[in-house]
Amino acid sequence: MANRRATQADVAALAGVSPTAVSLVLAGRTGTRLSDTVQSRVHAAAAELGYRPNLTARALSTQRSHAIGLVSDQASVSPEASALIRGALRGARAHRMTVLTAETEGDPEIQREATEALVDRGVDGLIFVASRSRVITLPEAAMRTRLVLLNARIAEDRLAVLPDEHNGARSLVDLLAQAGHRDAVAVIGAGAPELEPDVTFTVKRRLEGLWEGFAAHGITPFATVPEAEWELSTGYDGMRALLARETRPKVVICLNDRLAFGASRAIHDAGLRIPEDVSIASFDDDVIAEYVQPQLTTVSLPYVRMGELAVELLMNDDSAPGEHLVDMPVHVRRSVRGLAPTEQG
Amino acid sequence: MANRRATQADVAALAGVSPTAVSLVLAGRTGTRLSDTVQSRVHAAAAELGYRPNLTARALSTQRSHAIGLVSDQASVSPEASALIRGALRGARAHRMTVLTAETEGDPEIQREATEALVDRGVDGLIFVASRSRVITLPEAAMRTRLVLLNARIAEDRLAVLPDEHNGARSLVDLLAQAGHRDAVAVIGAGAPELEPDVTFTVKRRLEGLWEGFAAHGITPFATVPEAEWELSTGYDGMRALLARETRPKVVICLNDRLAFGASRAIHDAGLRIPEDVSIASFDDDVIAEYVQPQLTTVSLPYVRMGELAVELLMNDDSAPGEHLVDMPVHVRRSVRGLAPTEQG
DNA sequence: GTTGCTTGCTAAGGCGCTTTAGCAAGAATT
DNA sequence: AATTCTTGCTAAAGCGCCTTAGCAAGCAAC
Repeated sequence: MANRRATQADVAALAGVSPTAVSLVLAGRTGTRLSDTVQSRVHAAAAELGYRPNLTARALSTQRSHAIGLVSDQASVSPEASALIRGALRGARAHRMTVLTAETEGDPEIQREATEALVDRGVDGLIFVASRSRVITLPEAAMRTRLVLLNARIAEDRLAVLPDEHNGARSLVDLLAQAGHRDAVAVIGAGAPELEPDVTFTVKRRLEGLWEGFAAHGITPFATVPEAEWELSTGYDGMRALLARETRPKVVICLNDRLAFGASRAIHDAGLRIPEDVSIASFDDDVIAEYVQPQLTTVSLPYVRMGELAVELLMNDDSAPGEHLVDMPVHVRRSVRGLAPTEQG
Repeated sequence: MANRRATQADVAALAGVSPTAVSLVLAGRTGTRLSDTVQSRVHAAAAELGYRPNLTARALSTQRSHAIGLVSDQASVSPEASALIRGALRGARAHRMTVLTAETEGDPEIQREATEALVDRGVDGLIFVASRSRVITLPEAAMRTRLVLLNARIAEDRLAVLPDEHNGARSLVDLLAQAGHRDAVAVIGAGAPELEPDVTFTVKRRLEGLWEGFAAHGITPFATVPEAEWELSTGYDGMRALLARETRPKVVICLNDRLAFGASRAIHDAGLRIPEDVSIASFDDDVIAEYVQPQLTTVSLPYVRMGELAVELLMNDDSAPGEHLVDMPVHVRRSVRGLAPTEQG
């Protein structure tokens, strides 16, 4: 029952033509002068045998695998980054590419092995994805290959897909200003960009966008509470510290959703209401943004789109080199007073 | 600079031996009577040229790709299921296998195409992963191939990896009983197994394990609140309903963490404390189990291990067919009175 | 001194596909 | 009637590897 897959030779034999003819016809080549008779005989035979091409053989022959390698650090651990992968898979499907996946779990040695294995398999290109936007280093084998960095940068000037943090942050401030929030604005997570030298380049851009917006709208950020770890507890503590001040903040921008989640709880515990007493907005559009009441207004990280774009850049031979930034749309939900939600809250 | 990769022929030329010799030596074949001289010349030449085998050619020649195809429904969407994939990737690495990934987004047509593409690439086996344990259907192309179902079953009796829901549930009840909780026990999410005909087979087993435990310990589940959708709000409402009863439940078993999350909030809102007033335990060990205060005692779904096992079964020619169940360990955290947490809470 | 075994290595075919060059027969040209 | 063009198709080589069969030389045996 488990009889051999039919090959082109089998089709040729059944159709009574040469293997060459089969190849030509099934490839849909134009300009070959094969008669209609032959064409239809080939198609019929192929259908009868359930012929499917052997992609390995084709790859060997054409030197193109129609496959791309995806090397992630620990992307499938974090929900955010699995969105990157989902986007890449979607993009790959659109380009009829197969994706070979490897996960390094952060180990450079594993990364090297995985990269080499993928290159040895003849992938047409590589995508390196980082779960947090980082400057990463790549194994040497990667550098000889067409590659795209997804949510990451390397020292060299290679194709990279990154979120447009600057404009995302800026447009959040614009929205807040437009809703009338121009004073008593606080930031939890970091201070002005010039005060934060040690921050990753993406966070830096996020801060620059915010402070550019503040400047443009004459906003003096009321109080900032820099915290190292962006976790629930720091958000909670940060918010409590803010609430203990003389003037209570009316808008709090948290640098990520976890901070906002903690801050929300602190606001709630203080007997205050969101957004009536305090408005809150944040970054990332993490799933937990929907677990808070009311749901968070947050600047979303467009991971899926980024993943798709990575594949597009990889496939397009004349992609402009360097960074490609993807819009970070503001998801307006109910946590900001004066803004009409764009989705059901 | 981007000069051709060295082939065995190049190595042979440099070493002054035949390509056959190179193949034999580099394959580490024993029993070939090649002299030490030849062996070392080959190794030296290979090293000098940085020779790496072309895996596509090898696959074509040996009819083994050393690759497995992973078809997920929407696994990389859900954090739980991305753990399945992580496990599979880990297992694949251990077996020096490459993983070709495809995502169907639930569309049977995409599933068929993806499966065929993977088979056309000559994968040595297929893993189908479902984000919720389900009975799934597979495209015909899959059935001719060696395959493992990960977190899923099909009608036919094929290799399948599933969580051991029955024993997981049973051991939770055992633990609760051991901690002295034998009355005022409530369940949120579903009723006794015989009352729930429409539930998926995994949930069925979970219920059977629970009720078996109840019977063994003489526990009469105090009240059950069946709800269709296992969401926060239903957990919240369910708990409120329970709290409105005459006798207040002392232990609540939620059938998943989201329910527990909602229930926790209801308990908190009612001015009660966990675990002093009400103990709570649930299933899944979702990330949100750590977002609740106190952190949830929950029966964990061993996704990573399941993923690893799937690869092991696939690679092992004489795996016993049928279902392979993986233990569901109870993660004891602080939400149950009388149980010492096994991890920091 | 033919036969036979061992040792050390290579020739060559095959995996299934693509692609280039080219063959044979008829049609068009001179 | 010989030459050149088309037309319609196929032979054959090549992608890079693995593997089987077998060759040549040296040695042992009869």
